[in-house]
Amino acid sequence: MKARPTLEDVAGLAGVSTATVSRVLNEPERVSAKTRSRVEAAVAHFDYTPHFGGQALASNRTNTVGAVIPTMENAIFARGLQALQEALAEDGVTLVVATSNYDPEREAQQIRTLLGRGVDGFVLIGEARDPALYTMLERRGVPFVLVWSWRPDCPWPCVGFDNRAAARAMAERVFELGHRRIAMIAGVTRGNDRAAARVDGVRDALAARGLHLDESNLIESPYRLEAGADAARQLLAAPTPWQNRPTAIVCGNDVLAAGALTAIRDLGLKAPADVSVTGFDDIDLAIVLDPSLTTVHVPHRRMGQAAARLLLRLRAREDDTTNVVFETALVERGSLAAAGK
Amino acid sequence: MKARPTLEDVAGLAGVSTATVSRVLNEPERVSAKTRSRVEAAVAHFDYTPHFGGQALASNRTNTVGAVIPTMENAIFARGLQALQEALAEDGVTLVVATSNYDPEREAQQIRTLLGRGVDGFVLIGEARDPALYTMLERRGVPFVLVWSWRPDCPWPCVGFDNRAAARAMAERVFELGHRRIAMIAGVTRGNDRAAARVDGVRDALAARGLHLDESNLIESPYRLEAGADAARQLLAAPTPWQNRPTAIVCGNDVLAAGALTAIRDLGLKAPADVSVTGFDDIDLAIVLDPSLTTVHVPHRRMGQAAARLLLRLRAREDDTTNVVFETALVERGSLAAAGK
DNA sequence: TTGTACGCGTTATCAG
DNA sequence: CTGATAACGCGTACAA
Repeated sequence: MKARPTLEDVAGLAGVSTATVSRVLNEPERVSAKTRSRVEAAVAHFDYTPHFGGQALASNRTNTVGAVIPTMENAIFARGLQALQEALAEDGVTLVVATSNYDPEREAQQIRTLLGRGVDGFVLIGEARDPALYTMLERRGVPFVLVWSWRPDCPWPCVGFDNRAAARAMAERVFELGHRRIAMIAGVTRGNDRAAARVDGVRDALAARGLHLDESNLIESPYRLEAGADAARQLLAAPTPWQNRPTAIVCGNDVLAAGALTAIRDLGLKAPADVSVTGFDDIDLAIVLDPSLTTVHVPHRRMGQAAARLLLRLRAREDDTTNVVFETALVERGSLAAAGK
Repeated sequence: MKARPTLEDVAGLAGVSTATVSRVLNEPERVSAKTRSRVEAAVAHFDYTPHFGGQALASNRTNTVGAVIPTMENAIFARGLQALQEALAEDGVTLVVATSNYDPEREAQQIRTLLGRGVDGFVLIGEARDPALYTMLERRGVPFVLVWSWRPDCPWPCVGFDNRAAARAMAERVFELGHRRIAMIAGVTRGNDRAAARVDGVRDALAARGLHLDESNLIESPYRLEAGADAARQLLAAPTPWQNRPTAIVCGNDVLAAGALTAIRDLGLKAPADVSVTGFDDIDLAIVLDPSLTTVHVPHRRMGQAAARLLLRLRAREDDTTNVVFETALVERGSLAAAGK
């Protein structure tokens, strides 16, 4: 049972001091080419890798950033994380992921856990959380970036898009196609500013046209297929449009929309002939549905990359750290059509 | 700018030694109730959390396990990881995730990186990798668990299911329904024993019935929708079954199957009337497709949990560390039907 | 360019 | 039950 090699072992073999080995590893240019190659050979011989704890203790850095996301089971976060992780890895930074299951208290708990683990940077989803958390992060001097959410005056470093404006644009398009009985299946808005902003956006659009999203036409559901299906069944309980059945259902994300489409099919109705459906996010799912889903395209991967870049700059204490806002695009596919008469 | 509080700060306030504070944190029962509560008050006062690097250095443990998966964008891994992470968290163990993008060399690289970061446990996907990696892990004494893969004589700790048998069962069912021209869209088999085992399973079933999966009827594709669609188009180039067009396409996973179904729709064909399709994994996608997908159900979450339990036992050097094999189930939905004449 | 030597925050051993 | 104190492996002033 061989013990793990240390700097000292390497130094011994190379016939130099541990300081020199450390330099070869961290600032190679400050070591003469000759000794450097000798040290490198010794490193290779032992298959040496620095001890994480020792490094962290001496330098007080871990080169680790933490991301706390609602759940990995939502494809948008999986995508974003993948991109984030790849971009961070290029700079030698490791990503640690924790999940909150859309629960603010659990999120706070996870942040504390990761802080304890010595992460020196955070990626957090959205903006809605206890202000005390922000002050705590700032006091500790741990940089962070908020992702997936953006609004004009966000006081924190953020990389995202305008959920509200995008949802509004979608609802306007639905109206434009002649729909007047419009319902919404939203995500759960508590502790989720993106879900809330999407509801607000739809409200904006309708209010500007004298319509109102009353209680019976707005259902909040967890982001799961069956929940979307249940909500759709409830909204479609009335047998016909002139008995108050909506002609269009705007959904808070693609998963809910997929669930709604499944329910519509099971009810013996046809989308979009009987009822139109729209989604949000444009995950892969959207194009394999039948009808394919009209939705809002969000550049998840690019957001992940941009978040990585911004966080790396913050960690380096650079000045050029402006927020990044992405455009979204309404992609029209088969699930939204003009309102039948 | 307040510096982070240390054991010494806490000890000072509580009027005890740092050793006692450490004990209160790690083995509370060995400290008298009186001093313990005093120490706890001091801890709370400073909002103290132990320094990770110091802990890692002194104890040579990080309470961190690493998982190297192909990609987070495949829903099966997202699910499994979610469950894994939750189960590990219950024991105070943090999960670090890295991705290999189905590239064996990249996987080896990631394992080394995580080793450098001091993870004291690994979760790896499947069994196919350079033997040198296994010996290295054993030399270092780092426990690991292989997931998603299982075969009778696997020499390593593993938690999975028999991919080959499950694929064989699916192909047998397809045959039983009268299909004779059977094609397969497989995942890329290089460095992926699960994908390879599924091909073998289908071959087993056909060979036992005098059929053969020749080159023109087997296409390997990356696990992406478009790749599945492309492959399906290629397989369906012949206009009719009696001109060699397959009547059934067995797919290596649900994503490929979804792509195939989309292509079939775009070609103006009907599934399952013109051509049947089967998947593998039973991700959410399967039930929202139209027709819904006949596939192999795999208990991804339970595998993640079981992997966590096994790894925790290995870390604790417990004896009861037998491999775990899960049953899969063929779930019949709409995409597979009897062969038309 | 290289070496010496100290300190980082914690755990663990051993003595009291 | 508690306190000194010696590691743990590395980074980095400072000196040579």
